[in-house]
Amino acid sequence: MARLPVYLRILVEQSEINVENLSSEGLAELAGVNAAKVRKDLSYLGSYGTRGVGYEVAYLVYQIRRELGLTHDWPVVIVGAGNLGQALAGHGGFGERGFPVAGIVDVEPGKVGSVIGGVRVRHIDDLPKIVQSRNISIGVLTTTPGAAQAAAELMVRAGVTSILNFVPVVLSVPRGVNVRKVDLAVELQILSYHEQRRATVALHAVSSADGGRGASA
Amino acid sequence: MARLPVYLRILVEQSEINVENLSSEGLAELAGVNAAKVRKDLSYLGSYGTRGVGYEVAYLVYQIRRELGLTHDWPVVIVGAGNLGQALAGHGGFGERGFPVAGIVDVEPGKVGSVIGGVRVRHIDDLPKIVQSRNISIGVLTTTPGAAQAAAELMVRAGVTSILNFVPVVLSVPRGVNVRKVDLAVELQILSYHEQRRATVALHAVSSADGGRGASA
DNA sequence: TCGACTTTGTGAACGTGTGCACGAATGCCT
DNA sequence: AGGCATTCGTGCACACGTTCACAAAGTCGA
Repeated sequence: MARLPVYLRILVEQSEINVENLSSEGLAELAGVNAAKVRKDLSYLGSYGTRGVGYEVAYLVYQIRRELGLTHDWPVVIVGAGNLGQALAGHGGFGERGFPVAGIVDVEPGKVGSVIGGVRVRHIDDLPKIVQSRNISIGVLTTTPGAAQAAAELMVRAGVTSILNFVPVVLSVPRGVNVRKVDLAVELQILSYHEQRRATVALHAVSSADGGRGASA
Repeated sequence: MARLPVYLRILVEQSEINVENLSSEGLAELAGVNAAKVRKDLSYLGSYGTRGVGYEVAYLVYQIRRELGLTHDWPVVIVGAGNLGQALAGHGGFGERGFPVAGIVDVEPGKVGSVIGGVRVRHIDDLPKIVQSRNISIGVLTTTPGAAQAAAELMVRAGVTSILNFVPVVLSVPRGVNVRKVDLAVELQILSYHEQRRATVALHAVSSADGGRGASA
């Protein structure tokens, strides 16, 4: 379930302010979802809460971490040292959350060698070496659209089995390779859709504001 | 529908290589979805294809743009000039797709004044002025987690009605304000979940690899 | 003009996810 | 020890999105 990471973050935050027990309702409020949904989600991973009390935060954190495979770090490699790739590498939040940036690669020779967030940019030819030496299975794709498919294939051939794709392109990958897509333009377009609808609805409201005397079709 | 932006991008690409007509099946293949889904989605916006031929690409682009409210630009303001905010501002892809960065703001006086992607960073106190002068309704939130909720409230008070939130925090906003959340850590955790499951399944496969002589429960 | 072929648009079945409502279990207070 | 309040776990109904299958509608060639 895609909500487990959200629960996890909230539970860690709560545990940091010394909250020992939390009810499904409390967690639901903090996560902005339905309480029954929280219970279903948590029961799915077999985790036990205590009736009348709630869930023991520390234990639940452990269980969710275990379910998500966060008991150990997952080093990632960033492919594409453009604007976004550099920002992600320098972001630092990845390492804190268990996804240290083990390498950044690019085709552009001009970018190779510079250091971002403590990691040196290397040439994409070194990708197999990087992936294998640190046993990396997750790659972050931040190339240009034109280079994305080829880069993805290189990643897969190097041994990457999960790709976080920031490039607005539909990747074609072998069966068994996980791809998750983050498309910023799509998100903005969805927002603009809502804004546009809001404007349209407002317009209709105005045209209907005739004091109730008008006849409507 | 969240798929319309994807269709739109593909259709624009096809139109650029002079494809005039495209069947639902062709579009489905390019978008990586089911053909029937494409037809339902397109019929939803009342757009007409031609039976026996397919959809006229140019007309469909126009219709989807219209539905998504992309007939004009939507200037956006970026709140938080940290690593990610700077990258998004410098990315350039926003402006191309109809979302020019009209402003970047931050609380940090040290960041105010520098120019990123052709836009000068201004202090967050100027937010209302920026929003109102360019009639902005979409804001991008890239602050630290601690500052996010307060920043969101400032945005809403300044007149922003849609927020693209990159901060791993559940925002509480007034009814009527649209929020879309992009959480990179969550995406990575979902990938690690699949990786972890893959490892578990492989383990089971090994323990079951007894040449079929074993008894299974 | 007619018939064969292609493709859309949509009704209907299906699967999945959501939310309610309630029994069961636990803790706490007397 | 017993009753009461609280909260979990889950069966059930419902709503939504997905997919199939097919009739309607159009094109193209003879």
